[in-house]
Amino acid sequence: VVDELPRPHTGRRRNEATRQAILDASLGMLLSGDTAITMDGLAAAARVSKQTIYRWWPTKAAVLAEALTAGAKARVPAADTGTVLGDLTAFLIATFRGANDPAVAQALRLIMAEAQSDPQAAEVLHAYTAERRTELRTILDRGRERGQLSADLDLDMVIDQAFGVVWYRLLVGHAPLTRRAAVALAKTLLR
Amino acid sequence: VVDELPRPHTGRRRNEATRQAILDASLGMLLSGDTAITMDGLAAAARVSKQTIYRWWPTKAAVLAEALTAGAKARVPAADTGTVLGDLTAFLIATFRGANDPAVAQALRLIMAEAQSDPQAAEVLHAYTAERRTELRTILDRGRERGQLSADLDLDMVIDQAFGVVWYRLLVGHAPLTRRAAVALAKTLLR
Amino acid sequence: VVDELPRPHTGRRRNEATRQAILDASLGMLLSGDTAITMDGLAAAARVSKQTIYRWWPTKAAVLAEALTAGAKARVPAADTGTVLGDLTAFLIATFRGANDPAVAQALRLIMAEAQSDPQAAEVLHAYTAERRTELRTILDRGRERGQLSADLDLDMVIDQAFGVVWYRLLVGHAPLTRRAAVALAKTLLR
Amino acid sequence: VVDELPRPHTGRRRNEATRQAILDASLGMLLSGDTAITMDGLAAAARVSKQTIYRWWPTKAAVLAEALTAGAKARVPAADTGTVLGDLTAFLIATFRGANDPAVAQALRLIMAEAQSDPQAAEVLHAYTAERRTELRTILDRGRERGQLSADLDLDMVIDQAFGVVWYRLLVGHAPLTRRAAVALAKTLLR
DNA sequence: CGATAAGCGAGACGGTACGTCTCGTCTTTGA
DNA sequence: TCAAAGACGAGACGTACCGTCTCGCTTATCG
Repeated sequence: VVDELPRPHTGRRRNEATRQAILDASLGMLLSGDTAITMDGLAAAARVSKQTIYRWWPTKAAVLAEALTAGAKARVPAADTGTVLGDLTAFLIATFRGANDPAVAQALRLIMAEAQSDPQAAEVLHAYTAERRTELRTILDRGRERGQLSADLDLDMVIDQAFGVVWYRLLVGHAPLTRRAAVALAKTLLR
Repeated sequence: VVDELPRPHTGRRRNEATRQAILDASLGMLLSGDTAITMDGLAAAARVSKQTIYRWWPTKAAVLAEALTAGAKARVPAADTGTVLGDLTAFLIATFRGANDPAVAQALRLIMAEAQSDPQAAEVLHAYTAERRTELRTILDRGRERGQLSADLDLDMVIDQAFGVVWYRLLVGHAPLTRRAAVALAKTLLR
Repeated sequence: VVDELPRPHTGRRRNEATRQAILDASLGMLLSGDTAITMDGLAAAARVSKQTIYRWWPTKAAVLAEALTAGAKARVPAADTGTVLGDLTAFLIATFRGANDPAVAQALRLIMAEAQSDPQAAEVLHAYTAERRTELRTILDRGRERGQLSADLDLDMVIDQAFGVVWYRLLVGHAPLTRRAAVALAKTLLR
Repeated sequence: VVDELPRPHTGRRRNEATRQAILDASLGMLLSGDTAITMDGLAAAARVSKQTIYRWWPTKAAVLAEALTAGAKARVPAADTGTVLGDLTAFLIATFRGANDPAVAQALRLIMAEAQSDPQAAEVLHAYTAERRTELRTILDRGRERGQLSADLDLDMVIDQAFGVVWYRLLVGHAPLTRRAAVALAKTLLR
């Protein structure tokens, strides 16, 4: 009996330009601050049929999430100033500045909102936050190695406090994410 | 000169029983864990016309928020244990426990999500968070009066850190809101 | 001690001014050509409460109908020119002219439309048309007495034809209700 | 030179079965004598979404009108009896019988009522009446060619009288549309 | 080279919820 | 007792998106 290997592929290939057009349009709408992003609107903006979107992504949130994370890469590079406080301060300043960009803020808010009801968006949010946590963790670990942090400090809690403040202010909007605030937060965290 | 006082009120008064029925039904649906709460469903459950809901609340989120906060009153009583650390720990334990209730968690997440796109939901969220902040502020102020807090401590930043952690964990879900975590957070904050 | 005369009436009397205000407002809205006349709007326009309207009329159509017929009285006086043809022609000219007034036309159309679904409006329409038919009948009867009409002429059918043309043109709007048309119709009817 | 003809059509075609289902359901509800035909009810009865109805018809009346006229085709075939009086009598008898069917009567009344406030319904009514008028006109023209009608007879006025009587009786309901009445009307018209 | 297998744009479709509108009734207070 | 003000239940309205489903065309790969 001969192995019935399925053909590796037949038919037309996926159009990469179309894929990009969809992601670009998504990011554009995300950044434009439109609160109501609809699939019809997205399809129209990308000059693509809805079916083409649904062929490759299962959910609206999935598209938006991919668009967001693809565009958000390496926005906050990890510096090395020699001291934890310096590194943390730099990290927070950069983070605050990023979150201060209206477009980014809008996008982050939207993805957070979607994640509350859409599991796939939640997954993307998870991946994003995990990556950011790892970055901050690296800074703190380096400080600990250098003996610049007291041994009993709960680093995970510090990380939660740092990002907690960012998200809390971003989502509630009761206080701005200024440079001064970043400096103060860093100081408070390592007090 | 005669004061032309307008009549204080005419016409049928708002039916308090109806108001309660709506809030009760809201809370019930919230607690039942239904992700999809519809206005038609809510109206039916409360045996009320949709218009009556919309007469008094601008948004679905507003109803749910009021239902939630009305039900959440006195869930976190401000204790007075004699020390700031004690008070703060008690406050955070109570807060974490509240947010751990699946129903409350669900509701808070929903309102936060809505607030990102609905200004009126945002207002409700604002009111809610402001009230919670004030409560925590009271505890910290008392500690400062007693000389239990260093003078240079930025109390607003401490508050942001506290609630930041709660919301961050609630929304992202990367870590649980355990009693142990509440104790650790309190300790870290007042270090 | 004062004479205890039995009260001739208890309670506040019906306010005739209010009644008039309602009818006036109704007529006003009717004539203004507003297609959408609402009870709330009518009450507001008459500076009256809705309940007051419903206290005296059972239906929206009933109010409008009364407003209309009250205002339409004696629009077409029956002339006596000596010949049936003369009388009929005068009657039709007057009728056509009345129906040509945009306000009256609008009101008649509205009441006819309402009467198709509202029994009370239908009743009013009946009363109105019956009265108009009687008027025309009087003219024709007079002609017959004078021997100006052939004996076999079906007067009811003639009346139906006369008003039929008026309503048909009014409602469908395919042809105008000109003076010339009135003359032609009279001539055709008595041919 | 290359003609850049646009594609004649793209996308899924209109589902004829759906169209029929809607018209059938409309006619069904019309014939059932329900006074209150709702779009929700119609959509449910046709097992169709409301949006699909609104995609193709602008108004409830438009749907009902099309349902009616589609079903009313060839209800009154133009006969040729040899004489105008014969043809006209046959035509009127058929017309009266049609308008006597409670379902048809109901539908006609509804459309006439709608047409008074809805321009699109008015358009439908226009088309319907124009077509009927043309049919009757054909009969009369044939009679004139045959020399069976006096030269000075205003045919348009005769047509208005004929349909005027039908509509007037249909809408006001003061007299029935009997066969006897049809015969009498024909005789009166051609006297 | 023709058959077969996708990819794709256009757009119709069933479904669900939305928030608004109007109706006719009910309730409260002041005159 | 009447009237103004206005809350209320009921239920239809027309709209907005969702995610799916044709339809006809356009590439690609394979036999």
